[in-house]
Amino acid sequence: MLAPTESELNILRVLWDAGPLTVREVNDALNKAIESAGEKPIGYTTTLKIMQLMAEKGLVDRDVSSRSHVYKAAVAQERTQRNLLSRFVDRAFGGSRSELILRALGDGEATPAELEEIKQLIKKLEQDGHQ
Amino acid sequence: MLAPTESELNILRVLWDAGPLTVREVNDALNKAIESAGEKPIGYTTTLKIMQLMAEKGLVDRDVSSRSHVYKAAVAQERTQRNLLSRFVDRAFGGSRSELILRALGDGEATPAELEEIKQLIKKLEQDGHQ
DNA sequence: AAATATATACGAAGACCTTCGTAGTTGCAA
DNA sequence: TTGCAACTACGAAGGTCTTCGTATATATTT
Repeated sequence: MLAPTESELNILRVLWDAGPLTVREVNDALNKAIESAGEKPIGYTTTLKIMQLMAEKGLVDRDVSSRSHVYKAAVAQERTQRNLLSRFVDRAFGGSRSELILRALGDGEATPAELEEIKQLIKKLEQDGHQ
Repeated sequence: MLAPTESELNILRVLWDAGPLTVREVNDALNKAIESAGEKPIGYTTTLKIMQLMAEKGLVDRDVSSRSHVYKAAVAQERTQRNLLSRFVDRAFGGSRSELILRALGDGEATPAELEEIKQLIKKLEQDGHQ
C-alpha cells in the first residue's frame, strides 16, 4: 500500500471528516484552517493537482458524472493510520512500539480521562491474551 | 529545531548506539544491517555527504583533529524522538496523542511485559497528577 | 449571444533528499 | 620516492513532492 504524503494526508483528513467533496470544497476546508493561522493559502490548482494524483494512486475515488468532480476517500482512516504508525515506529523508534508509547505517555500531556481510557484498553488486552 | 530526514535518522541511530564514530564506521554499521537484508549497500561517499550536511545543520559534532574525522550526535535521542513524535501526531492523528496510543496498543502486538510496563507508567503519572 | 466565472488538464519550475562520480589530499608501504 | 589506499570536498544527476501558470472546456449571467 502506498503511503500518502503530507499534503495527501491533509486532504484525506478533510474527506474522512466531511465525506465526498469537490475539489473546491476541499480547498476551502484546507484554507479555512490555514488562514486562521495566518499562513498563505493553498492555490486551487494545487489542491486539484494533488487530488488528481491521489485518484491515480487509488487513494481517492472520483465521481466524474457532474462537471465538478466529487471525490471520496478510498482508503480507510484506521488502516492508513496503522500503516503510517508502523512506518514511523520503524523510522524513529527502531521498530519498538512500546518505546513509542512510553515516550508519548511520558510527555505529560495526557489527561486523566485519557489515562483511564488507556487503562481500560490494557485491561481488555490482558483479558484477551489470557484466554 | 530541524527535523532529521530518513537517512539522517539512520545515521543518528548508529551514533546514539555506538558513540563517536568515523564515517567509515558509520557506513559499515549501516551496511551490516542492510546487507543482511539482501539490499544494495550504501556508498561510502553517500554516507559522507549526508554526515557533512548533518554537521552543517548541527545534528552532529565533528572532530577534525585526525585525518579521519570523528562524528558524534549533537542532538539527544529523547529530545529528537519527542520532536518527531509531535510532528507525526499532528500529521497522522490530527494532534491527538491518545488516539495514537490507542491505535498503537490496539494493534495487538504488545507483549504482556510491555503492557505491564505501560501500566506502571500510568500509575506513576496518575500519582504525580494528584499532587 | 457575448462576457464572465468556474472547471479540468497539463506542463514545468523550484525545493528537498539521496546518490554517486570525480578531483584533490594525506598517510603508508614497497 | 614512488605508488597505492583511504580520506575529504564538491558538483551534479535523478527522484519525489509541492506549487502554480496557462490552456481549454463548460456553465452562468447579463
